[in-house]
Amino acid sequence: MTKNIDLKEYWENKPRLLPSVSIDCVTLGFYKSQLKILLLKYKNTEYYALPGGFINIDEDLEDAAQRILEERTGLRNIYLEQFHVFGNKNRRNDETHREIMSGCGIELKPNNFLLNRFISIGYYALIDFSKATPSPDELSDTCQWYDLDKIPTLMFDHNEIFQKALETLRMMLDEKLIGFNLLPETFTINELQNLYETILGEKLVRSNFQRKMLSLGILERIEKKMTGAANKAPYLYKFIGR
Amino acid sequence: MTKNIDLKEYWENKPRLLPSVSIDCVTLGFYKSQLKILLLKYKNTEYYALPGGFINIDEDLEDAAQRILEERTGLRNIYLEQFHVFGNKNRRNDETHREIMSGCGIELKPNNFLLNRFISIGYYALIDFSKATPSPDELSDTCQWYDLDKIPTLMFDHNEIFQKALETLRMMLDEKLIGFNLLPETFTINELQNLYETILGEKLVRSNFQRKMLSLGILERIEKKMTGAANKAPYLYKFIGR
DNA sequence: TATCATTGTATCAAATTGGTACAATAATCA
DNA sequence: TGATTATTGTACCAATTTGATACAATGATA
Repeated sequence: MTKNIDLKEYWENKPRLLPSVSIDCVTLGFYKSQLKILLLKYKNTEYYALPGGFINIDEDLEDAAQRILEERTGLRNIYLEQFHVFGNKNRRNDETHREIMSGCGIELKPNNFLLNRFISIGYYALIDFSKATPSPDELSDTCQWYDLDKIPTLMFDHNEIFQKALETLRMMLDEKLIGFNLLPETFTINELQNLYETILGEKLVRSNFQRKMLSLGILERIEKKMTGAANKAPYLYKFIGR
Repeated sequence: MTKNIDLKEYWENKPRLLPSVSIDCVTLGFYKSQLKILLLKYKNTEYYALPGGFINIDEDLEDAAQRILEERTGLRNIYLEQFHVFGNKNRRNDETHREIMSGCGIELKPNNFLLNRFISIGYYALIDFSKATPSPDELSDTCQWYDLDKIPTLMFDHNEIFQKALETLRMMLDEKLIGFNLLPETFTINELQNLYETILGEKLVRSNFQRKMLSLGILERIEKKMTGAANKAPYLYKFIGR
């Protein structure tokens, strides 16, 4: 599907998809003490969007979300969680769809699949930034990481979807041990604390955080990490599932 | 829509609905220190089900859920919360649909709307038992309250949907002050404690529960409730939103 | 008027959390 | 080589929250 003619045909005769339902993914990574989100930019437009897609008619919902994210990140078996369904009747906009497709040289016929009403199931994905290789889809120029405080205006209700994902993530963070999905296999307690502070948006007291995390019995101490800095070297830890 | 011929026509020429998407409601009430769930039983079958329905093509998702529950309970402005989407490809079963419709004297044609794949959005509803008037839909004989520990085998994945609702409710109970939706306007602390104990499935220490609830500053003390029992009368309280 | 069960509140110990302190240590630099 | 520096791991104590028991007050009953 590299030639435009193929793309055109693909979008005009979409394979068998589940009607009315789409998936949008709030895909988060953590790099240099910053939370990052993966966003697409559509070709020849100023529209930014969450990575998303549709469900094949013979595909489980969860599998569809995994597939969509694998296509954008190259990763399998991603930590994914549903968080909300967005179903306002006017959440999408035909004109925007036409512009996006037009940016790819495709004119949508009035009865096109895309011009129907869709609800969107929101998933948040927590991934190891260092392992992902973002790649755009057929309709987009770029698939890039953005700092959470520099998210552009997104199309449709995607900013709202992001906000809801972040709220849910904050709530879940002290409900389940999900933060580790955003870190590499080994990390220092300080890195873990940075992650928590970034997600929760507040400073935590270092000694208390350390005490809390170690008392959970979910961290395995590996070896010291010589940072090269003029101070005591921190230990590296590994998350043990339990 | 009282005559069978109307019903038949209705189901064969459904009004414009959003394809592929249904709503199922885990509707909870609280009566005599017991949590109750509202279930339907389809005519001339042994199939029990959660109350549910479809989304009109020009209807917001949230409105659809409210409408569906209003039809089953007579209540408006119900406390409703999405909790999960159930989207396994084989979660439904054509044969069961045929049996249910057949129980109402309707033979489904092969291309009937109902025989497509559906995902279902789960909502839980917390309602004031004393205010609801359960009424069955066109396909069901009964719409009744069942004790949570006496839930029959439900059709499709409805037992699983119920379980997930209960898990979510338990988690939410100490996240938000939602329990009050299950009580009448005024109640005693003891009634509130019974409710919490029932949802959480564990006993709580009376004095500590009382201290906790009163310290939240969300209860307004009204007057004493003379129970007629040979003991000190408890105060009635009212929930003040905040 | 004594009895009874339940309520509202007090009390105290145990556990958790918030915040500070300090010795240990890896690199740097005089 | 030894002092300097920033950060780490942990100890410590006060403040707060939670768990569990105790007890006086009270509304009905007999």
